[in-house]
Amino acid sequence: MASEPPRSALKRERVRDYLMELVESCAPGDPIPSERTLCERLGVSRPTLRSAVDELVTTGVLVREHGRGMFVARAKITQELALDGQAHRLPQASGTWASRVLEFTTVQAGARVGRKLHISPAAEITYIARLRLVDDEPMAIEYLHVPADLVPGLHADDMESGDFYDFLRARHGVHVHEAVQSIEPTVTNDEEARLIGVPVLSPALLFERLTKDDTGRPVEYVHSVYRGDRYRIVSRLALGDAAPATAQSADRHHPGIPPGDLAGRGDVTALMVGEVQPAG
Amino acid sequence: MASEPPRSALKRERVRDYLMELVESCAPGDPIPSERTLCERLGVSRPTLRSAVDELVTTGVLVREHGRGMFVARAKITQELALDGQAHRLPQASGTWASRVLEFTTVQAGARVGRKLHISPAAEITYIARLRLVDDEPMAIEYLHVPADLVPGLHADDMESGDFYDFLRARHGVHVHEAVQSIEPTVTNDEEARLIGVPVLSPALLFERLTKDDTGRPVEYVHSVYRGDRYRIVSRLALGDAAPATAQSADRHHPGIPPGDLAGRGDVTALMVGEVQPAG
DNA sequence: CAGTGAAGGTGGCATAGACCACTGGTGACG
DNA sequence: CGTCACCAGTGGTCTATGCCACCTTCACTG
Repeated sequence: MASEPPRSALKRERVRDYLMELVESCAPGDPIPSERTLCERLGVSRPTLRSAVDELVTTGVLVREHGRGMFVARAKITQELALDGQAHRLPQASGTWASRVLEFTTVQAGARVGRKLHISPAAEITYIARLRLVDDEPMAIEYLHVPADLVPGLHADDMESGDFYDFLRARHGVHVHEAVQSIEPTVTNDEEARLIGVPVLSPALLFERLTKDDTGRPVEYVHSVYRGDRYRIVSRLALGDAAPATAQSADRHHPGIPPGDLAGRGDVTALMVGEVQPAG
Repeated sequence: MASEPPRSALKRERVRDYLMELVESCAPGDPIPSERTLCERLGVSRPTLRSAVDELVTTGVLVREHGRGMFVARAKITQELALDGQAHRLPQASGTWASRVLEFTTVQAGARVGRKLHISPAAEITYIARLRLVDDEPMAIEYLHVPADLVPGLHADDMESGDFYDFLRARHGVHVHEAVQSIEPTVTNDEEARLIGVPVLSPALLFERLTKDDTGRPVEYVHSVYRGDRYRIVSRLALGDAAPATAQSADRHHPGIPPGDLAGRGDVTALMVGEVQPAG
């Protein structure tokens, strides 16, 4: 029989488009047919179908559940921003933030971290990996590196509650002053995905921050990964001749520095807030 | 015979780790063995090896070139930030920015865009898709939506050179005043990947911006996608009691608003710069 | 000597099939 | 009636294989 030429050169794309239409006719959370069923219906092999589904999973359209099936994602896909009409009302960082220490050791700085902190590669640092939670849901992983001699006697429990910067000042006499932070997009690797509860290769934000005290001495090098499906950065930009009204000068926080670490501070200057999206 | 248990449960992970070690012993740009060679050497099938390579390609460690081979990525991998010791010296947005208009039409706003711009869904808007280039290399795609009655007679050529905001003021008497912008991580789809020249599902930054003029009227809704392997955001945060010296108050720009669109403005307030990484 | 075209190697796409791990229901058993 | 073992169905992983498109190389041709 006459084999009709495919609309798209790639079967994968044809399958993806079919699934996108299918998803749009469903409600969030609805189940969709099984992989094997879809293979038969679309006349493609399972690897081909799975590769199409992979794409929709990493873009946040579908979710898979082992042994149960595939479902339309609850939260809207990333492209469909929820920056609704009321753009004036900047959403604040919401939810209650908590921490869970995953690892707490003292190790040698090594070449890379030593260079960052301006200390010898052989100098000892306190290395802390902690999970940051919002309303008990994993939001980010934070890897802290602090010169060990700055924080003698620091205990893992100290990192689970309260403001680390306040703690530094009150207990160790270290006054944090400024930080340089970089933000870039990334995708989760296996470990990150497992820890923050998203599929591998999901979009995420990678923060890197070097914090200095009032004497210009580096006191903290942080490297953190924020899940991309629940976190985004919102900023208000002043473009015109007069500065816009800054309604919420307090209760604002820097992306990558959860509220608990800046409690009571009102003197941050960058007009940025990190926003947590509802779990849906 | 006694089959040795794999160090990792997944062959894919074993292959990935092997490749990571291989990469670290190479210089950027070096070729690595072909897929079929590696399959034989590691005793895995080609799909398995390819899936491991896929992961390293999305994370920016390897690059594939059809018909030529696989190579160690030139730019350092995303995790290895180049925020070298000299953290005080904030790198500026570099390179010469240019634009190429991909699409220029007048269409009805539609429900979503109409809501953003506070106009009727049936109202006409000028829709512009343009490629933003740095030193003639694609850096981002920008999708602009402007109410058509604000910019009568606007021509595609007007969008290829100069500052759009200056143009709005000089030619149409529209004074942009402030904007609310959101930033979130995403991955490229097929079209975006093709346009900015990266593999599908590569990390990218998604910007969404709603700009208003001095009367509070929305004048521009922009949605743009920046490649993640060449672009990142660097910000200086003031944490202490005294504000840090702001050395470079001029020549600084907002991420997502290339320098050409803010030429001559010195009154931006957020302490942020977007940094373009060298092509390598 | 310059141009050309075939060959071989490379990655890109797709197939068919097998086995494993996990889930949820169902039916047998106490 | 409650409990538990089992089983069918699901996604997760891996194999072996084929064909195609692309690039480089090099011998051949003009």
